[in-house]
Amino acid sequence: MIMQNSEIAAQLSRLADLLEIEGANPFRVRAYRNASRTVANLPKPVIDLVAEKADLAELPGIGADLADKISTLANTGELILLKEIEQRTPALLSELLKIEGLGPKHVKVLYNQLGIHSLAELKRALGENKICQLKGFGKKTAQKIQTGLERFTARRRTKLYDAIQLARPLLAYLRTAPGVDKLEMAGSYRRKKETVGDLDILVTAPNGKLIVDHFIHYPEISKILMQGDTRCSVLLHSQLQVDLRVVPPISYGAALLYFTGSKAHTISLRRLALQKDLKINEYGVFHKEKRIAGASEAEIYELLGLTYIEPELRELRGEIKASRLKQLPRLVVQQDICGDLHSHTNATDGENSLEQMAKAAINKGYQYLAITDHSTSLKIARGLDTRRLLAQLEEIDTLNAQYGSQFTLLKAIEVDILIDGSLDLPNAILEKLDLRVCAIHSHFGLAHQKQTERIIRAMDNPYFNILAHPTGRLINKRQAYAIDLERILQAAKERGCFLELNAQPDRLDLTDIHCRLAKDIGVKLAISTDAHNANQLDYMQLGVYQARRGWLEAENVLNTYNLTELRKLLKRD
DNA sequence: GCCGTTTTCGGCCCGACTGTTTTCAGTCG
Repeated sequence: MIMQNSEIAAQLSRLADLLEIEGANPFRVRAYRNASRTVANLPKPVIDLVAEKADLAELPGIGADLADKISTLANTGELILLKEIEQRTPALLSELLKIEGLGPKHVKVLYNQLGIHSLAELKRALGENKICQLKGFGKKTAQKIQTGLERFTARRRTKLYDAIQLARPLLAYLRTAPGVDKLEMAGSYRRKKETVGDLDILVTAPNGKLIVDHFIHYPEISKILMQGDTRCSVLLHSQLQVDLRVVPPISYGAALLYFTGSKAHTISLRRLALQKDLKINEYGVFHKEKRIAGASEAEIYELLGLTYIEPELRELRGEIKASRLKQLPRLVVQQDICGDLHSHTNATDGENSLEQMAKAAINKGYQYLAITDHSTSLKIARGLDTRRLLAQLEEIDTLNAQYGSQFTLLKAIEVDILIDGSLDLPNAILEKLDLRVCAIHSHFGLAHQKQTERIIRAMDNPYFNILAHPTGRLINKRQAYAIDLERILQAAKERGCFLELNAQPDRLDLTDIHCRLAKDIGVKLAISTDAHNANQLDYMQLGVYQARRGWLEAENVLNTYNLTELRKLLKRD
């Protein structure tokens, strides 16, 4: 049985969990965890790499042994070592490790003393008061496990956009705490990851206790999880956890670096420091006992012989090496964006008129906005047929005549890709448009190869320009449909087509890894908001964040080009 | 289990907080 990368990563992670519970060498455990992360971050299926005879041992943190295990998993879906361990240690124990406050040592005791090897049994044991009687556990620990268990069942990562909405008022509140100097979001929020597990807030102030005391009175807090003089963790009513840390101003850079992560990135930096006989912690960089840096991130990177690495890149995906070689990308920024290539009006399922959408785009300083209402077959959105589309085109002409050369509404459509790969409107009308955004809105369940070929067949149509929301995934709601994205990117490159990076908060489709794959293959992406009202044009920022995580530079993004250049790029020969 | 501009063996990031302890192990980030 062939195994997908995500499944291979899950198996390796479970192996690490079970080894850890058994008390194996912690560095061996870490090796499996690192390998799991590396596989999960691969842009291509392992099985393809194996077929190409690529040497997996060249991947960072993967040696001969793990390379062999990974390719075995990819090919057979099974691993002898894992089977052996599971005979001694039930596989479900790795589930218990996911509960906050419950680590490998305690899981081992629970299993050995009480025979607990599932969440259900844990719950029962808690109810029967058995856990607090174990040696080394006590009442508080049992309570902590109870809370962790309750949170585990309700837990979900928070979408970045939602996290931003929750963070804003909290930051404004904290700003008023006594003695606050600098105040910054850290963690995956600062790295602009598409979802965040919690909020990490870094504050510099002379007296941490005063900040913590102020923090815990924030009205949205439902529970204080932990409280010290320099750290504090709470749960908001929204169930989002917030971790606050306070350090002295002189440690700002070191603390920001550390709390921003990712964990793998900071560990690599610390190892680099050790090679230079330096020690990095969240308070600074030290040579022996002497602090030699720490006030800014930039000076720490410089000390390590690195150029500054943007937070979005800190995922240990080659950024440290690229930094050393001075080959980091110059990441795209919001100011590079010249327009939006995917938007809707109240002609279909949007909320605002053509004119209102245009006005909002002009206010953002855009040169162009593509109006891409839905096509006929999307009945639920009152999709446009040829007649209604023609009427819209006339309306656009009238408006464009008013705007002059500073701004242009582009005549466009979000046309459905039908099940056979044909487009939902006749070429006779598609040819009258400035561009065509093509999308799948039906038959999500087609098999891998069929779905891929459906899209590539659509690209064969000379009026195909941009593949909208290419994988169809909805964060926390719907899996991506089964496609071979690398093949699709190759096909797009050969045909002069583009893919979209849809910036809707619950789409962010493509992922960061796929953005980077597109860049590597040489396909430009359109960062598009798919706005259904004028306010949603602001989602562009989310798309830019995601693009930056995918190492994209302005030249890799279709809508950073001015109107003349854009028209040239859209022309297919 | 990985890795090497001192190393193919002996290292592997580092500190805060908590609870159950009488000095520290476990967990987290």
